[in-house]
Amino acid sequence: MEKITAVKGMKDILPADAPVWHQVELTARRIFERFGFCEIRVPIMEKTSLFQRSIGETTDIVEKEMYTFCDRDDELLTLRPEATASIIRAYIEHNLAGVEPVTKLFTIGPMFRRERPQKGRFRQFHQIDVEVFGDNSPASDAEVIFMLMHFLKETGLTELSLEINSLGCGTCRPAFSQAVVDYLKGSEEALCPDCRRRIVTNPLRVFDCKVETCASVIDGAPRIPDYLCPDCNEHFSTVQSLLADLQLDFALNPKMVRGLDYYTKTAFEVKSGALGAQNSLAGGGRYDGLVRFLGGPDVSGIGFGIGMERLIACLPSGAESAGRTDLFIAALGSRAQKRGFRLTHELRAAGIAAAMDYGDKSLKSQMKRADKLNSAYTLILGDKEIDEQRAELRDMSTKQQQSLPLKDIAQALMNILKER
RNA sequence: GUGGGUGUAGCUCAGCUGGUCAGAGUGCCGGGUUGUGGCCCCGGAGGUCGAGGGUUCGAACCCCUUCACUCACCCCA
Repeated sequence: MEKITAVKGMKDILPADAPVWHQVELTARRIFERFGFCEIRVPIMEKTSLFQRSIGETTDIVEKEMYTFCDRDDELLTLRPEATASIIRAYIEHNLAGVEPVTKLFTIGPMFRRERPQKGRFRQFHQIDVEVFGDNSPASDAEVIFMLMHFLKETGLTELSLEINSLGCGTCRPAFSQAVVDYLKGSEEALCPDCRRRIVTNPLRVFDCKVETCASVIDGAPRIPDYLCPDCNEHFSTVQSLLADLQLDFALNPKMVRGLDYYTKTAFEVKSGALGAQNSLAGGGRYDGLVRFLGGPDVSGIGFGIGMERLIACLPSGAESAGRTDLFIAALGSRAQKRGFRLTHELRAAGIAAAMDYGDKSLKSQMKRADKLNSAYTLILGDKEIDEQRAELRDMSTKQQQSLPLKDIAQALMNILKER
């Protein structure tokens, strides 16, 4: 029979890996809540038009990477390729703008993009996503960036580099875009085929082409900072000084562009070495016109996404120990099995991690099992002990054993285990 | 979608110029201890050598096809 495997680019998170994921999520919740963010959970599927409108019809994501299918009633649905659009949809749909002036949200979950998998890139991947609505102050930018960096450090990451840029707004970006297009058209011959195509599709993308000849062409290109309008300029310089006040190291990267159409003003990205070609751990920026564009109130927005697989790949490989077991009950004989089963569950119900083997195994084999489970104690309970109304409790690290009366043994064990 | 690399035991991998080449380590199970774990010793289970076809007296090894995984490009978290 043909073996059924997981879908390409979709990974199982096995029991051995789950603790790390759990830890990262826990850290995110703890820190984000401290900064005043609330969790929101949104569906992983939306109507296709939501993504078409928010991300941009001509972006790669919408053009060729979405998992889109026709529902039974002929409606087009899409597995979310990112979280921002869904959160904005929910924000508008439930009129969260009316609840409070500034809304600070985060969500954690899977995203889907149908790309060719490679290191740090999967078709189902997980993001920690943060959004702030209703605050257009540069302080909001600095707060969000600071929180991102603080969180990443808190998970145990080092060697992070933060890059920021301003992409301008609706009044100043078009002029810049046009200037870049004009410039590139002048030196089209020197560009790689990809970049020649980009002049039409996404001119700003030429800025981070890796081909050397393109890079030298782009060195002489117009630069965003020279084109920012007074408002954007002022906003960006305030963001920088606030970040400096917060003692945050960052690098200005005027070549940084972002793939999604909706970004305005501040854009930022966190990179890490030792990740392979896909070295961007997190990225985000401001999107001041988007909520309104999607039919909501005219509120500003800023947010970022963190790639969890990439983050975890960067984490120092601290061998997290397996789950702990407080007590292993080694039962010998059928009466002992029955008594042990009852005791195991009495203890579990009382909050103790108790384990036992249900097979008819030798004591040696059960001791091995207890050892494998990293059990603190083993309770040896044979039919012999049942006859004598007692049980042997062995401390697995000191090898010391004591005899306990079977009467009220659950309570006695709980007292002993609580002392640890 | 395009290009490179790799497919042998649950896992990590040996396997020479085609001729005992179906192997090691680890993990799993059992024994050495009539009822006591880790270390050590011994034994056992487990593989259509990714799949299909071809060359040959003979293929894990050579050729073709195909699939999967992986890395990179495009693009992004």
